[in-house]
Amino acid sequence: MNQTAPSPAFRREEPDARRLSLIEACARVLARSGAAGASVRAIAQEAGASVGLVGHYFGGVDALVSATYDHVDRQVAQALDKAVATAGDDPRARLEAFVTASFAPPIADPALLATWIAFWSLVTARKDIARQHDEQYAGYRARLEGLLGDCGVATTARRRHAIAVTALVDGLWLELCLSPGCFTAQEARDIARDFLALITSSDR
Amino acid sequence: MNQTAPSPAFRREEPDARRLSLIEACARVLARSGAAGASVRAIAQEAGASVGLVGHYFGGVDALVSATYDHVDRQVAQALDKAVATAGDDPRARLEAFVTASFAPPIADPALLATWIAFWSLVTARKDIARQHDEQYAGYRARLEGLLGDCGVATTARRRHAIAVTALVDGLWLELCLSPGCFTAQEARDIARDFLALITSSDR
DNA sequence: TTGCTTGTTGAACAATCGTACAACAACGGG
DNA sequence: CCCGTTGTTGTACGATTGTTCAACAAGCAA
Repeated sequence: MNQTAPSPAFRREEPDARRLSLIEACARVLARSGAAGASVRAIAQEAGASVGLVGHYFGGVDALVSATYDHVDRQVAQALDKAVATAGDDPRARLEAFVTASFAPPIADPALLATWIAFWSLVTARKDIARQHDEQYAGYRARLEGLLGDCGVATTARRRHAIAVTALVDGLWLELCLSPGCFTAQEARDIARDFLALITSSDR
Repeated sequence: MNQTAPSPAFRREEPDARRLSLIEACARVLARSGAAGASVRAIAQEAGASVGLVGHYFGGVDALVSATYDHVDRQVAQALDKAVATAGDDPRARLEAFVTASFAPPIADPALLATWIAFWSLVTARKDIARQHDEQYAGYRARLEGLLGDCGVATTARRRHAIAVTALVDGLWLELCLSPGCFTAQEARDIARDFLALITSSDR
């Protein structure tokens, strides 16, 4: 026969690996085309898989989007943790690292914001996404309150300052990614740092 | 005949009035169902009109969404102008009014945020929406820089502070609408006011 | 090799999408 | 009163959506 190696029509993947590749493909599509473009077919093609696999592993496209939210959030949390760990032991340096990490890769990425906005756009219509958002936001703020406490911010002021810092960082991150030409990441870092200086000096 | 009044099957509306009712219906649908749910049929039903009218007045659903963005943005600008005008002549009071108006109706409305997020979700995919966003954001910041200048903030610091205040307000507004149970509008106002106090006292 | 498990495929389905357009009718000018 | 203008309707169309599922085959065990 002149028949060469049969060259398998597809590969069997480890369930977790396949799940991950679908999630990552979903994140890429979400970033590129927004929530409206995140169709089963677009995601499957991006992942190099068939449409049926989404149903097989996640039951539906909604659950895949939800799982992607979870995954992306975990990635952000890891990036922030790493930034804090790299900062050393000084409480103030750790707080600054946590805050300014939002203005550097991989967090200050228009693609990540697009993914995030896609999630926000689902909060109104879907209870499970709203719950996920509440948990993620509460977790971020709790983490920040801890770092503020380590810097000597009074217990009574922590909650308020954590809300303020979170808002400032969110707002800067939002505009930095949405209109990248308006101000630089360095400016965002400086603004955030100055704000932290005001907070940690006046309330200890 | 026992036939009563013919009771017209529909009413002829003034072109502008019809356009407006479609825009307002689009905003309501955007707020309720997100960008994904803003279909021609959903909008037409919300407006009590037929699907054909959207094509007739706007040429397509994309142009209607764009027009809605414009309209909602203008409404917000009007609300902010009104708040400033009501505040009187004291520059500081005017600045505070401008900033804290974002945490009261009609701006601090989950429905308005949902509409806004729907627009953000289109920035990635559509150039015209991105341009609209840049213009709107630049306008807001220019207005804020003017009010800061009236309060004696140095020229060199205006740009930076305007960026910071905009980010803080955006972030507070975002979370206030997205997770209404987390903190109150009063807390948001207090945080913003304190920040303005820090800015206007240290840099004059 | 043979057989079994199960990850994978892609066609089929009904529902919904945006757009186009021919037919209808409300309203004002004659 | 009638007639033309034009705002309005709703169906029809092809494209695309999410989901289902019978058939297929990759890889492992025996």
